[in-house]
Amino acid sequence: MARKAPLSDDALELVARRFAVLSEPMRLRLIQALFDGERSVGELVAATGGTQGNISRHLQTLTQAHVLARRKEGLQVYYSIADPSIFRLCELVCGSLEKSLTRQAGAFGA
Amino acid sequence: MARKAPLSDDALELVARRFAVLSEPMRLRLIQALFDGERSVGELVAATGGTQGNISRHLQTLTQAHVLARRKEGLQVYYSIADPSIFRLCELVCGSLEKSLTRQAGAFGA
DNA sequence: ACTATACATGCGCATATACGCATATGCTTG
DNA sequence: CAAGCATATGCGTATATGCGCATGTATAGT
Repeated sequence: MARKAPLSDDALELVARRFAVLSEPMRLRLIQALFDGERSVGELVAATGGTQGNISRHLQTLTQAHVLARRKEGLQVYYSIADPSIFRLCELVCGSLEKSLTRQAGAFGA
Repeated sequence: MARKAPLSDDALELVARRFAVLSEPMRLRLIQALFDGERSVGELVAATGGTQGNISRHLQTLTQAHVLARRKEGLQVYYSIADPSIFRLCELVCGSLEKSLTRQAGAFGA
């Protein structure tokens, strides 16, 4: 098939939803907190400073989007990053933003 | 500096906004239409099937986010992709989604 | 100067969603 | 079975934003 075939409406919707899931600071914070391994909800609440209910909801959103995986163990529920592409995504965006900000800063210095 | 230093609140906000800009199907459609070179607003309106006002607004959003660049030539305004990381971003998300969907489909077949 | 063309923008509405609060559910222990 | 802890969820509210519609602004041609 053609490498550059335009995406269908449904595909575009899916891609957009994917990006939307990553468009909340609190969810990015959660992802960041999971960068070096799985954590329980309680740990994530402590790490992010959010309320328990809100954190739980965000974790649900991320899990439904297959970004996170859920593992239940006794009373606790452990979440972890399920989609490794997340790492690259964050790297890319961070790199792009750094470049953008550096250039903005340079506009004053030069 | 540490490779894994957690991002500041401001940085997280910026990253989130970046993803948010990419979380609308119509904007993705515009980006897709610009994949092989710059186009005028009129061409983009025709290519996407959106209304002129709406398209213009989305183009503004994308330009303010430094995703697109704007070039005025006479009556027309030409937009083009300014941030090359967009290509990688879309590739990554599409690849991840394909994998996800394939696995879902496989869950029925197997 | 007037008109036409291409693009941008102000306004209002409808919808989506993040958050706080309270409460429900599930599991473990005594 | 009762009680307690960890997590999930229903509900209301405030805010954000995509869209349609109409209108404003800039540039080119006569």
